[in-house]
Amino acid sequence: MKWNELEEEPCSMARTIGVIGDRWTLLILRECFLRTRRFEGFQSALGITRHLLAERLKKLVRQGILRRIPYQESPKRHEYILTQKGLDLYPIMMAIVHWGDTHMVDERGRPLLHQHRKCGKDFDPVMVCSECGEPLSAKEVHTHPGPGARGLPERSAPEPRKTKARSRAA
Amino acid sequence: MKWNELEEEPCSMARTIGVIGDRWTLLILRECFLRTRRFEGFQSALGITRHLLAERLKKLVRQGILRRIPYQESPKRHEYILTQKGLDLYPIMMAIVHWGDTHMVDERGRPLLHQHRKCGKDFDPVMVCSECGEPLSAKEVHTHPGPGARGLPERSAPEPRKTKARSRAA
DNA sequence: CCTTATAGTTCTAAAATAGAACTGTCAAAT
DNA sequence: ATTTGACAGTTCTATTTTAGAACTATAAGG
Repeated sequence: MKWNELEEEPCSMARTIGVIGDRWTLLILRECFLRTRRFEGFQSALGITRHLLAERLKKLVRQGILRRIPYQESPKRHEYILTQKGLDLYPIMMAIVHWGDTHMVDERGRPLLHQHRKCGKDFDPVMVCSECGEPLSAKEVHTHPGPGARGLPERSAPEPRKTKARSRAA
Repeated sequence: MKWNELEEEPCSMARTIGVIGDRWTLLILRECFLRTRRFEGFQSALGITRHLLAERLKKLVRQGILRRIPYQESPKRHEYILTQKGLDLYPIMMAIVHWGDTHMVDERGRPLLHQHRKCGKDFDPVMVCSECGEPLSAKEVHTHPGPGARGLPERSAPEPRKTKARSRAA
């Protein structure tokens, strides 16, 4: 598969993965949310090769996730800052961090804590239903085709295990 | 960088990215949440090469995200199903889908809708603070080192722009 | 015996990445 | 006036990953 085809698939997840779904891009975005703005800043924080960094930044700008803004003339210099589209990636970042905090920490505990300015407390992110406010889990959600579904197979139901009655009782 | 080093970095996001942060793995996990369980199912749904699929599945099993369970003897056959650790990835998946629904759909609209069984309505996922229940946005969150931070630079504050008073007024 | 279904493994060519060096512009220091 | 250093890239080759296709193995069914 050519990865740029992903962006045209009739699946919001595939499209999103086509844009931000590789290791370096995700790490670059982490840096953005930690307030890194400049080429050298990204490079030294991540150890990414300069070549790839330049390419990834270009792509993120093309996608409207970062904006390239001049911060000085003479040697023209720019910094990369998140657009609203980019800021909207925050729930993805938080979800990733939270899963890591839950399943990937060593004995020492979490490397980073998050404090909510509004209420002043260290918090965990919780994903809830926009309609009823209840926390969400995979099993309580049923997916069905929307207006943009073209030829998407109805896959919501757990395909009743078509083992063709073959073995099963072997 | 060797990508398996990622899993040891003192950053929950880097560790998580080391496990699930590549295109194929994310797409495989999408399939898992859509109830795909078998090798051929993944392969035909995704068009991934059999070689890579075998490798990624092995890695996901090693990481405890999928469990490999026999569903018939004789020709031994297994299916891959999400563990609790895997199910816990749901908020990440939903956050990715939701961003795509918001920023990557064409005129036709969303390919897939999500219905919350509890309340019966089609919903969007919303990320809220576990402490006060308010929706979260990047700007309202302050990060600070936790117990597992080793040598992590304090990076919460937006480094006051050390342009060394150089040009600025050029 | 031949075909099909399933779940892989193996092979080579093509693409992506790593790692290091190089370019160009300007500011500040010598 | 020349050198040094910061910044933001670009270019190059060697290595690693991935794609694409073919091959293996087991057993069921006709």
